[in-house]
Amino acid sequence: MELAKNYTPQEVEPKWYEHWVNRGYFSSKPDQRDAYTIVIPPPNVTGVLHMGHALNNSVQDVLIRYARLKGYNTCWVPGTDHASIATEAKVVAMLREQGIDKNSLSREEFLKYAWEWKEKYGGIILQQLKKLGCSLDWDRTAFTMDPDYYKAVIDVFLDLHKKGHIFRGVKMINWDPKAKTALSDEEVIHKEVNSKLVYIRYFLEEQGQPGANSIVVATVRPETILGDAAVCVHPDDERYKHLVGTYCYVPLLNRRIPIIADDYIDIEFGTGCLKVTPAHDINDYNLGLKHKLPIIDTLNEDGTLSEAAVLYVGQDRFDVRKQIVVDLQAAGHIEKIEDYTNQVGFSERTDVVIEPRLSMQWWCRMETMAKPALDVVMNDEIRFYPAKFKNTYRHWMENIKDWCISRQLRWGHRIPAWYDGEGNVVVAANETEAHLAYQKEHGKEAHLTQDSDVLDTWFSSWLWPMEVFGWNKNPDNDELKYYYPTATLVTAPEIIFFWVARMIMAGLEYRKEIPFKQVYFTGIVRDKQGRKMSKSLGNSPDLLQLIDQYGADAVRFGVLISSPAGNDLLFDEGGLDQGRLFGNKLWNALKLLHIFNQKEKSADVSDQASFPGLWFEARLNEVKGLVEADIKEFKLSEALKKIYSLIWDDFCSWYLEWIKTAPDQAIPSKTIEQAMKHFEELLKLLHPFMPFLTEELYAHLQVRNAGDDLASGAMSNSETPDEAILKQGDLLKLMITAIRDMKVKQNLKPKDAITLFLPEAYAVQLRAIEDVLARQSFATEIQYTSEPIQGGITFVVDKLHCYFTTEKEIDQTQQTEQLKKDLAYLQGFLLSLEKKLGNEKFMANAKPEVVENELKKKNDALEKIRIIEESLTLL
RNA sequence: GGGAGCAUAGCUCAGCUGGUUCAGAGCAUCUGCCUUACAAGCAGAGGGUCCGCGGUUCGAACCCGUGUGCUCCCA
Repeated sequence: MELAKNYTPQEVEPKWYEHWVNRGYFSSKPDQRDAYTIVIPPPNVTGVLHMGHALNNSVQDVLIRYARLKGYNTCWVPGTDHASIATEAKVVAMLREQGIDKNSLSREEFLKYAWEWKEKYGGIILQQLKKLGCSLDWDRTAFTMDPDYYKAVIDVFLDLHKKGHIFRGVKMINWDPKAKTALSDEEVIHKEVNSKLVYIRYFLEEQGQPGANSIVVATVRPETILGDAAVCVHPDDERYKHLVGTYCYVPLLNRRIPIIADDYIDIEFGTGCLKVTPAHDINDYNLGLKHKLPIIDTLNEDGTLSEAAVLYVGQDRFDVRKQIVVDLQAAGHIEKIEDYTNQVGFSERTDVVIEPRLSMQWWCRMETMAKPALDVVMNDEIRFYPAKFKNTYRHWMENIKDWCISRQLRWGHRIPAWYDGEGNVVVAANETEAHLAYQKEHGKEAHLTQDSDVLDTWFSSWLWPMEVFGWNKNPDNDELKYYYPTATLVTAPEIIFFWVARMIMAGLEYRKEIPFKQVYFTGIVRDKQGRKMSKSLGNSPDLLQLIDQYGADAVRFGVLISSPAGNDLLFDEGGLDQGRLFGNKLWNALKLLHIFNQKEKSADVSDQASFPGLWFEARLNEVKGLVEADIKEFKLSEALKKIYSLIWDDFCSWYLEWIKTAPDQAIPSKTIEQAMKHFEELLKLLHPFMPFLTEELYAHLQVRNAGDDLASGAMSNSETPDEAILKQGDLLKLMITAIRDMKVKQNLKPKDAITLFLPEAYAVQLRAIEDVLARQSFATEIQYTSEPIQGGITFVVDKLHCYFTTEKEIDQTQQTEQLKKDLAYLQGFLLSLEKKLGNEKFMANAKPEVVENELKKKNDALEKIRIIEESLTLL
């Protein structure tokens, strides 16, 4: 079989993915094996693959594929969430393009369009995950609005309502004027913005009308003065004490409002006077409640001013903010205007400025559910990686607020509540039951209309780990029992409250069981300048283009190699290049193995010839063990680095060179068999990280039976590596490098022939490696001696004093300087050791093994110094 | 304002229970090689006040305090 010069992922990858799926390697059925389950954090159905997904899903795929190789029955469940706000926005935009106004459609008509949109464009991201190589069980693809799932969400609402956790009430909410819906606190992003702090003069009342004197308040939202209900000062503020109980006038409107006192006021801020606008600020609202102030709601749902504002009715809040300053100025109400930076809330989905607004919404009480959910994390029943997120989690859980779960949208799970037109509400599974419940409660019939709002998307996705296994329909079903609790949840830290916390609550509430045993929080993907990758910045590269360019394996490599456990990841295309080159390196290693395999075979294997094989086997075992430990702790980049180095350095640079025989020379059949076997093991070890490439190479390595693929294969467990062999290998590497180094320093060519003199005392250990050593150092002869060699080039490896001689003349000065440098270092080192060992407190306090180690170091140093001094006398 | 975290080579980061396997890796840089798997490569090398200061200790990159700079979360 002729192999191409280079590896071409573009030709290889699609073929293998199809093959894996056709053979059903990724689909799971409960059986006798232990399960290893991951539910995907469902991406937004409108989503397209970005860097965050690439990282998150590469990590999950590594975990799943590794577990599969380890013999677990692995199940990775794919799916999407319905994303109320984002999807509705997409559908509204699509309708607008077709000239259709959302409000002209009935609910049913709108939903028909929405489903059409979802079927046509939704879930693109799932296809993209296939390109990335993700081994998801596609037969289980779930959607948060599937019929059964829908019913589960409604049933949970009914249940929590019955338990008294869900209630309806007027509270200050976060209003998104673009999406025209309430948002939960978690959906609001606070950003620092540059604003103007406007100092506005309110004239004080004198004889029943605005007088000459005034009081000044500072605000960044001057348009809200139209909703002012009072001016508030601190009771101890000497400047204003005398005004408390009097009145002033809202500028432009000339509405008479009281001046009140409350110790909530910060005397230092602004002028120490606060304008109180209960309808549009949470703190003002609380003040208003306390002081029984009227609520003047000056905003419409679209962010324009309402009738209640009297002025500027129908104009946008930001236009009014500018205009009112001009008008106030003209009327002589502006004292001054300052630049000011403050925190402003933005909608996570639409990125418009959030307005605090009083509104009747559905709420879910969290305290009772939060308590057990906090406990299972604090006592490590659920382990967080990195553990530092336990603090964040605890802080949120201990200060948890009621969850606003209603959204003024149509796309989603419609709230199962009915109204009679007189302000009465019944909660029921459907309209028939609503009528029955109403009849029972009120003793009469009434015309009932269902709440037109839907539930927060997270109110459905918090059931994900249970409901993807059909929990609601049959809580005792076999699949749920087998796969739940799931093994690992992989997600971004920003989702900790939205989702992680709530899934834990739902799991404990409904199954009395945690939903997953461990949570791994990946880092945030940033660009080269350290900026978070985001759609608005446009700094996220096009993943599919990168996959086309570099191959999915290289993309996975690039993302994983720079993703230390839980730390942020600075994305750089250089990493992808490294991955691509690594693929090519492996390809070439395969080519070399083929060349070896086509050589004439010899049957005999001498001790020397068998050393490389033994050594690499030991290295393989060593790294396998280390990789397993790393993966257990989610140190995936560490694991990958170790595999990379094992393949590139140990396998390619050392091992393959060590077993190489001259082109016209036969190769021992045992040697090549071993090498092929070792290569196969390497492919398995790397497979979770770079599945396509390894599968391709595995297929090329030898003829395989149908079904013998890495994606379904099993990896043998690592055995304890042979330490003695490893040490011998290290010594061999050090000697080869030392000789190469000396050749460079002596201006010799790498291939210049030498005669090597090795210490007779170590002859026994060196015999096994002398054959390789001779070939790698181009030594035509090796002699064992205990005598110093006059005129030779000397070098010390470990405690072995070695020489080589060559035809070429050697540079004595260089030799001398090198030796003197080494000597100086060792003497300094010795001095520090002697100082330490001479310190009585050290000898008294240090652990015996530490002292012993220091003594050993001292003896080694003395020995080396003796050798170097001896060499110097010969020069 | 409250909380969490980070600062180690030019860049990105490892560094576990304090002790020469402690000062490391990869990329970048420099030098020499087209050595028939790979120049997309091979061989070799240089490079650091472990952010500043103070403390604990026989001993600190590591523990404690403090200052500076940066990041994130919450209000």
